[in-house]
Amino acid sequence: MNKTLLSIAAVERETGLGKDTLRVWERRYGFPRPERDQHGERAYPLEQVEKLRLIKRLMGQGWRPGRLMATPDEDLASLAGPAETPVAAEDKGALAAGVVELIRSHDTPALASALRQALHRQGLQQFVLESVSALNRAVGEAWMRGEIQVFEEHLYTEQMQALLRQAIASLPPGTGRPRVLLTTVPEEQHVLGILMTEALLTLEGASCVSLGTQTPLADIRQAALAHRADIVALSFSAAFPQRQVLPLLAKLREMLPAAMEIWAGGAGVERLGAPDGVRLITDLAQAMQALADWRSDMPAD
Amino acid sequence: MNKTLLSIAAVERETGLGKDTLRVWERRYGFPRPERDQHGERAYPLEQVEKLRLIKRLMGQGWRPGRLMATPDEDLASLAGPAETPVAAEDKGALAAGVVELIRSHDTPALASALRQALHRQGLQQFVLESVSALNRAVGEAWMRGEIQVFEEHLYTEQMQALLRQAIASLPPGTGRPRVLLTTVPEEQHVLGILMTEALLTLEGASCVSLGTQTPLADIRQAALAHRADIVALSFSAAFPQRQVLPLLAKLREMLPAAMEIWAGGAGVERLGAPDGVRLITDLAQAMQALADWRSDMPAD
DNA sequence: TCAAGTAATTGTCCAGGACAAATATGAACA
DNA sequence: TGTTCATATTTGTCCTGGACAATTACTTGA
Repeated sequence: MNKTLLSIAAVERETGLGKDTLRVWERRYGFPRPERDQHGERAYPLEQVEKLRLIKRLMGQGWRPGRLMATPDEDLASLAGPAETPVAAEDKGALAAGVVELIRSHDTPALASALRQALHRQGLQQFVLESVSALNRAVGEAWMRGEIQVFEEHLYTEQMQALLRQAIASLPPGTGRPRVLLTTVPEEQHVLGILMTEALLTLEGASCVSLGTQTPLADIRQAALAHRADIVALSFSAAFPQRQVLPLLAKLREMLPAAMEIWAGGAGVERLGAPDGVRLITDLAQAMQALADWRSDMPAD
Repeated sequence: MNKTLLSIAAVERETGLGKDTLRVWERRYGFPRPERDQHGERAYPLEQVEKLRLIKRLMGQGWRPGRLMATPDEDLASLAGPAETPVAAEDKGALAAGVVELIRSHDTPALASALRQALHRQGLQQFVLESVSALNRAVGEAWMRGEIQVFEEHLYTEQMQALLRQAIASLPPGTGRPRVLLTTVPEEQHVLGILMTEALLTLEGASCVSLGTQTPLADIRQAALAHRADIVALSFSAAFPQRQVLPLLAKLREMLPAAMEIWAGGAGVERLGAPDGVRLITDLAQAMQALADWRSDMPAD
């Protein structure tokens, strides 16, 4: 049984860490330490790829690589955020805990109906505002603590996506103002933020057009102009490299007409200071507020 | 008015061409020829980025970079495949042409209802088997000819996705065998192939679990084992680098139990020879055949 | 016309250096 | 004790220029 070895390009695919970063880590910290194939090229064993994923995850929580590389393997996992306090868990209600349990059980139909029930019990608006964010966070944290696997997170995302899309499709399509263009930038593949926003804004009668994920900036511009959008709304997940967010927003800001608002939301913008001409939405209730503000600023046209 | 310049990372984002490739093209062909910013780093003007996009499109049609770089700008566009012959257009029916027109008009609601009407007229199975593939191809080709923009393609994909998901959600969930796990590998972000397959197989009573796009191979394995899948179905679009397909499938094949079938479908596998232990599905009718074959091979359990 | 061998093309890898931006640390001060 | 500012360290990404295997094109001979 010969073990599986991955090329540097494959590791970039599997972990999201760039080739340059992988090489410079090896040079500086001695990890990862890939073998070499018959051509002298790096060949990473699966264990090292797993550890890289864990490290990436911890970095998302604020740890710095130099520190993590110096930590013995067995201590790494314990650096993950403290397990949720019982009180917080209770606050969040049984829903999150139950959903995480269902995800771990791989019972897709049960997961789907639990989510659907929650939606029907609360109504779409309250569900999106209160439950979905909390669920996303709970799932993300469970993943960070190693309690659920990547594929289980995919499974959750897929179910939630199906549910939200179904809910949106069943709404009367918004036809009023503002006209909102929703998408994410390249590299940002998380779609739930867009769907949550689309649901809320459509409920309020705004007319939303979604481009899905990963639209190049130049195309965001073209789409915004073509649709005469009032607002371009972008979603950034916690997984998106924070350092890139502000430069990206600044670039987009200079590409769009000044009258067109830019809203940037999601866990990826939580700790940032707002750049000129961009509204940061760290929480969906703020999106509602931003909508109200827009409407009061533009009373009649 | 100072012109917009993009860093090499931004160009990678906007064009999908790797940094290494961009640098080696510059070295070998003298194009692109970026300026340098105050730190000596490459700074690409927008015109060059546009030309790079065009070149990438043409390469997808079989042209090789050395040839393209040697072609004067004004001749480049004419290298794009010949416009569709009137006869072929007629064969394909008015639907595709009409849809492309609607996309270009940016009339999202009209596009959505045209698609919905086609679905209702034909029924889900026929719609998926006959119309959706043809539409995808027509849209892809229109993009290659420069008739529609990237964002317009996003718009189409989003509408079609919403429609298919809605249709799937309205079906009784499949509960029988085979159990099928659907997803794509990392880098492959096109979801329509998965949704089309899911619709067809669910109609036939198979029980489908979708992980969405871009699941790392190690997680595909874990998910397949966790769900005791009979079949792992992967979708590859035409945009996926062909050279990577067979190695990926071989790697996955060795990771999964021999009894678990692997189906690989989509435009990205059309010209390939089937590797051992993997079934290539170059057309969705073959998926139906493959399903029938599976059922006749596994009569009772 | 086809097959087989040779030549050119092309993407991706490598090493190792450099540097700006982000972050941490410590000193001086209120 | 707490805050501000300057200095030090850390870190990601860029750079050059070389190499090579795999793919594709071309040539030659049957």
